[in-house]
Amino acid sequence: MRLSRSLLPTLKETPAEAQIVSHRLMLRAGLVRQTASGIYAWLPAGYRVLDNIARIVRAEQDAAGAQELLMPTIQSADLWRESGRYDGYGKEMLRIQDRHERELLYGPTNEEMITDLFRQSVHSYRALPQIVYHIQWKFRDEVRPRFGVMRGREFLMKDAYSFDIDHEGAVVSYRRMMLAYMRTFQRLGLRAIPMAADTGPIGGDLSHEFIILAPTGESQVFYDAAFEDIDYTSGDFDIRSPDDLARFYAQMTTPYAATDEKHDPERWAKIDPARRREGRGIEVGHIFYFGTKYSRPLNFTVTGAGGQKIHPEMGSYGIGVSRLVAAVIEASHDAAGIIWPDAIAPFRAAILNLKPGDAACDALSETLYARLGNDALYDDREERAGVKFADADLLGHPWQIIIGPRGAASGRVELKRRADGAREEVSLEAALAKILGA
RNA sequence: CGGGGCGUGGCGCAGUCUGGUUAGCGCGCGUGUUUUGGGUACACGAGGCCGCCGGUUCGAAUCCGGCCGCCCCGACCA
Repeated sequence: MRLSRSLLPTLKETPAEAQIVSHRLMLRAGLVRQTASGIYAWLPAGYRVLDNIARIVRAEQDAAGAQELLMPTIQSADLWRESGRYDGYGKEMLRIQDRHERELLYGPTNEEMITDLFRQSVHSYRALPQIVYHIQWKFRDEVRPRFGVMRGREFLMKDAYSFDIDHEGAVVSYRRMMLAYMRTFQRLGLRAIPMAADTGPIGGDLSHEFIILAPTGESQVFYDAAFEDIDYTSGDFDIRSPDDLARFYAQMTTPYAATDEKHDPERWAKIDPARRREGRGIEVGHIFYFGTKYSRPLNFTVTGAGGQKIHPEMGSYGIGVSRLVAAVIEASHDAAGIIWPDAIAPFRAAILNLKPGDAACDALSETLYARLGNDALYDDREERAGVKFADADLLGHPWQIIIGPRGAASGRVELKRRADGAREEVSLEAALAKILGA
């Protein structure tokens, strides 16, 4: 994108409503704008990040064998009456009426709907197991939205649903999703810790939440360094192998990990002090196994091998995609602005033309822009160098290619790495190699 | 939902208590000069039914009533 023609409204001052650092930076960097309490528009740069995160989430879901589909945001109240949750869910659910006064709702989650879809079409044990997912906007009418997209009312969520013939199968699905989650978070550049959790309104008896570490996180977390020693993306665990998943699951659930509410100082004290890790965390995912909680009331059965009717065992698995944008910023920023991990940055590099109008600067900048294309944000504005530096730092591009009249005359540019501030003067080709190779 | 607060050019704010010139300031925006590697400086300029509706008054951003929106603390939550 050419910055001079972009909807990328950076702010020098922080809007009064923003309290936490991710909210402030998202507004200042022109990523989002609030349109109503807890509801945000995603501007081009913010939407790129959202989309990059969704792409990684999608890739890992696909790799785990989950099928992507897309369910509607508006649901009929009837289905929720069948499961008994229509009244149970409370004021958090946004209820609406159409012109015929039929009762509808903006979905906060999709267990009922996916179960309905399965009961319409899946009738034999031979069609199971299956896992399906979608990445879709949800609405929960929070009493008090706050912290920007961290706790908005409308949010983008990846939710997956597993259907198995029996408990053993459901456990394998559960572990499979857990591994997919650890891989996803690692690819996003985050350290995530799975922690045993309460099941809340989704229900069920087995649940983990995924906490990512960020200095400004909402809760205190304690965990064993064992979690840091594992490379989840390595070939160490075959996500298709139940045995590998069992081994993986043991590694996830044996070492100590707890949020402050569940912290057990006695157990904690027994851990080798060198292996104790403590920090702040933000919940970015939650997985549940809940058996037949929905298949029974919605009367979803398949025929088993012996001709008997079986209520499939289900689980559901959520990742807060829009929340992750804020969570990553909480985990990765400094006084000047955001520091995007390479994998999700809105632009891989910013091209800072310090002197538009200077023939050498323009030529170098245009060449770089042509080579990097959509991966680059070309700052071609007639602005002071300082303004461009400040905006580039704020936006947090992993790389900045700084083109000034001094170096440009001899075909050299300065390459700056946002994460550590390292700079070097290199040729255009060397800069490209470094950026594209990273 | 309980408690508190705020709504004044795009953003951040002053003015409101103690009604009364043309409603200010900083940033941003436009033009010009300047500057030319870390939010430069100067000049000129554009931009506001002071959240909305009603009331009191000779006169309302300012007082009164109602409504709407937003934020903060608490309880609740991906």
